[in-house]
Amino acid sequence: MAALTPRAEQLLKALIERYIIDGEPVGSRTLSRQSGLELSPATVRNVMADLEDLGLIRSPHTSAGRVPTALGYRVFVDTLLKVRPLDLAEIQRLGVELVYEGSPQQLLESASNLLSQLTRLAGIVMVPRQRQAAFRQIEFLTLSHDRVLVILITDDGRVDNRVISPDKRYSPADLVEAANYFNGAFGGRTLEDVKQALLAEMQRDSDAMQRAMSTAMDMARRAFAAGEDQDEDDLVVRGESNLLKIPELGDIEKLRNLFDAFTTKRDLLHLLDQSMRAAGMQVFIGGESGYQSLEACSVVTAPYHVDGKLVGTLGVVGPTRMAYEQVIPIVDVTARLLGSALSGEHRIVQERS
Amino acid sequence: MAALTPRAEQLLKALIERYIIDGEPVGSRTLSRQSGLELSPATVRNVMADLEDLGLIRSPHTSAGRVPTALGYRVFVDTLLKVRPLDLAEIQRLGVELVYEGSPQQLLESASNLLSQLTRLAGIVMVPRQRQAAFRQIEFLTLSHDRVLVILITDDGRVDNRVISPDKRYSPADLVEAANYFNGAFGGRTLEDVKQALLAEMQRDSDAMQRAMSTAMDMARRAFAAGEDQDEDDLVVRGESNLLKIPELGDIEKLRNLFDAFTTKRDLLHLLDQSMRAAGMQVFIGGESGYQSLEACSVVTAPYHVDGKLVGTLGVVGPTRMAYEQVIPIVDVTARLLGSALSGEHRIVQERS
DNA sequence: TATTAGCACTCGTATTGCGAGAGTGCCAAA
DNA sequence: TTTGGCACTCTCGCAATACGAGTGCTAATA
Repeated sequence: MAALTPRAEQLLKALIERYIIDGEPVGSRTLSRQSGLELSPATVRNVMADLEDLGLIRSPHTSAGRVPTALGYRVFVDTLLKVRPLDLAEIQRLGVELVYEGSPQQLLESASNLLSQLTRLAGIVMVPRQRQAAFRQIEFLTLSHDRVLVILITDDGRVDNRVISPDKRYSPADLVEAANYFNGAFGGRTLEDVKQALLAEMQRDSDAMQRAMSTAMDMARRAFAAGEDQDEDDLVVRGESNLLKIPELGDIEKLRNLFDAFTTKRDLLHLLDQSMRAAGMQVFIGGESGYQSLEACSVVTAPYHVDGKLVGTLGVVGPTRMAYEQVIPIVDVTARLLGSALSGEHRIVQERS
Repeated sequence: MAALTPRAEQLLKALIERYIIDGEPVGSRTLSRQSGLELSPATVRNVMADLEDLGLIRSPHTSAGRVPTALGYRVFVDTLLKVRPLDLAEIQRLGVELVYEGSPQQLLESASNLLSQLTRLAGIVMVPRQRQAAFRQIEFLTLSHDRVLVILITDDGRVDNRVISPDKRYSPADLVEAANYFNGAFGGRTLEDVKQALLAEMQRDSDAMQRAMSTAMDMARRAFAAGEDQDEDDLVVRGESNLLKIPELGDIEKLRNLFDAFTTKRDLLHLLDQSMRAAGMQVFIGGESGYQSLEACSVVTAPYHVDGKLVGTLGVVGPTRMAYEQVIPIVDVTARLLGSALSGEHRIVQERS
């Protein structure tokens, strides 16, 4: 009942490692042979009974071996697991997979792909949350008589484009003028700032809308409003299909929930959001995350930084029974590489050596 | 052996309809009761034997009923099926789901979502191929000392952004000048044109690169080159998870191939490309499409038009045993609605009434 | 000649029973 | 505290069986 003896710990470790390898309940005989300890199966059985009392392992049925519980994995990951960081050559090899070519979005996709290929699980990458990103430039382009394309560019290279439908008709000249004014007035300030300024402007006086610059204000207000609800694409998921061949997830119903979560993205985003606050690698095991759809899964996450600032997290989703020992360093390194690529510097290898 | 008698046709139709409903082999007794014809099971059996000889149906084993073959479905879809177009109210109801708000990309996603929700299958929407789209504007923005963000805007409202790494360093002023020159020189011409012009320019004389405008040329050349290999995002797939609960696709291996096809997108794009040439609705049944991964599936496609010009196709992917009668009109209408939304006109309802 | 009833036959599915194997828990001995 | 021994439990796989659905064929019928 009390704390784990070192011997019990070692056996738990051996059991979980074994179980992770071949996914079958581990019996006392197997364990006694490869635990490294010189113990008879009978002794191992006694210890296993203790571990079961502690809620760390359980038996699927009477005459099967034991399998780890979520709590067991927790202890394993937190205190028993020694992750060996990848060596330099390895990191460099991965580095070339993540070069900044093409659009920023493509880079995120590469990262997600990389995660999924290396771990053979599903990779998830959150789109950078740069609330403090500086506004750089806005462009208005007439698409048709009642639709205007707005292109919003931030300092970090992100480009948002939206179509809005203003009530009034504006001439192209109006729009150019509006853009110029707006770029001059707000260039360099953070998006948050700009939003606040727009809000203040709106509340000041509706008559003010009649002034010369009202076009700019009207357009900008609409453009920023249109951007509010774009959580949709804040997450890049790749390699979902890897999860199909995992025996634990053979239950179609579970798989469906999981895939729905990948499409909806809401739950996963919450989880990543949450793990961003924790600032550091995190492992959510089984139902710990609190999301129904992730019941049978574990999620390993790591935050990534751009120019020293925390901007997002990435990770992988897989079955509870995954090779944490390998997955954790991979997620870790990918986060560093992505941050590095987004920062435009390629110094990561030197930094860590 | 000869052509189908009307009676045989009717029985085939009844059999397939029945099979589509509950997915189980249909026996002679069942069929004799609900074919509408007053025939004894024995007679039905005779006809079924004929149909089997013709390769339209087959029995999974001796003592099961019959199921349609791919060829059977083909005949069914081509000559027996009467699709009832959706009524106006229905169309209008769908119309509001596809309003052009937010980015063009979001509109395509809505369409794909709509398809998948209405059919409970996977929706696929090809990104418009507007080779003849006119070049409108290009912008160069410095991201860091060696990376430049290029934003390319076409007349139809598409915005491409890419990051390139030029060999030389250009000052921001250089880049502004380059963009201005380029916009002036090429604005309004089609992308194809612009590409050709760039190619010609390059081949003319390398010394020309030293002229005043070489910056523009260098940048543009790189930008267009970077855009070459972006097939990746030419397809929007939604609702894949609907396919998980379909019993025919219970085979994990098949599912995996299918989901890989959704991620790779290459095969599906080829198929849609192909169906674009045919100009009209198309149904690919089972292996007809020629792609291994779609072996167990059917694909229903319809082209869509923007301002009268054919620019892409969309459709759904589902099991061979799908409710064609309902799926076909849904795909049809969605294609019209998407085209209409992209064209910026909302006249579709009137047009078809 | 086309249709139908009857019947023997085939084949997949579900059920049952049984034995083998794996693993446990507990007790008594070391 | 550890270990060997032993009875017990439970799953899994296999074979045997019965059942039911559906067919194909033949002969009778309209």
